[in-house]
Amino acid sequence: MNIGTAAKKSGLSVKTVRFYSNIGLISPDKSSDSNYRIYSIQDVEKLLFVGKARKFDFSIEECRELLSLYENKDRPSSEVKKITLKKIKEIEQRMAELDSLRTELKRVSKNCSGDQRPDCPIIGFLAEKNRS
Amino acid sequence: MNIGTAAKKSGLSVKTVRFYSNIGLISPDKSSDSNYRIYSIQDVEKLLFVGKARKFDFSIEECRELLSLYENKDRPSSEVKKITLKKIKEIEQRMAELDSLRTELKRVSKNCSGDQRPDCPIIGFLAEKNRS
DNA sequence: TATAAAGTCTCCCGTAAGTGGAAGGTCAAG
DNA sequence: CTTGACCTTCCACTTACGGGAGACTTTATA
Repeated sequence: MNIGTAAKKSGLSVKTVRFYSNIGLISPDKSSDSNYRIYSIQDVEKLLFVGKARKFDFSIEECRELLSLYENKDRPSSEVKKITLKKIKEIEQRMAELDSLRTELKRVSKNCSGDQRPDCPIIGFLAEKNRS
Repeated sequence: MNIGTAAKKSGLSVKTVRFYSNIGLISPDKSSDSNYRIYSIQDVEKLLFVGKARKFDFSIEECRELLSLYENKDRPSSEVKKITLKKIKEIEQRMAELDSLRTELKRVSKNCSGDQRPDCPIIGFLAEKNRS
């Protein structure tokens, strides 16, 4: 099948699928006469795999690694688990960061009247010189 | 003062301060003979302001807006509050996303033995075709 | 005073993961 | 035979800088 069909089946955009081909993540055969990319069912399955991994915040390089594990039937499950646990840790760290930002922003916005008066503690907070 | 001093006082890198100058976010005067940037105390205060806002996840464009409100002594506090509440909402949305990712990743990794055996439910999960 | 070192300048390339568009080749239908 | 859909490569753009080259200015040292 051509790239448009593969894109549709995998739920990715043509641009994205072509991008994955260009970076050697999922490289289909090429028709020698028309230079069109030709995708197999297996390629579409890999596209679906990567599409899902991307949704779960794995980077392209992580996807590359997961994909090679996916293709290697003898992979030890410990490899996959390691990558996943690392990702969970990253997510939790980012969540903690965001949580402290949110707390601080809520704190300063609570004291802001939000009306026509120019007095604004949020601006004051941002303008504060912190002694850290 | 020169850019190096301003950078040190604001806690930003020279590269960053020069970048802010180039995009017109904080534009100091230039010495006509040497073409060096000359920063005032007020410029440094703006750099500190933006540095803090950036730490709180405001984008450059949001910083530009906040900075103009910071400079405008007659601004209504409602403007600032609006931007801040929007940012809080964004942060909360992102946190919710990350939370569902984390939950799902934890769920699938719990069932993975993580040993030398090739059987891995995480791979299986990523390879699943979801009917959405 | 001569020179070396530090600081600054502009310009270009790279990042992650694509998106958008231009210019041109290919294919099926009417 | 031509239109239109699809495909190709290539280039530019996005965010918010960081790295480095090569040239210039200023400062410190011998």
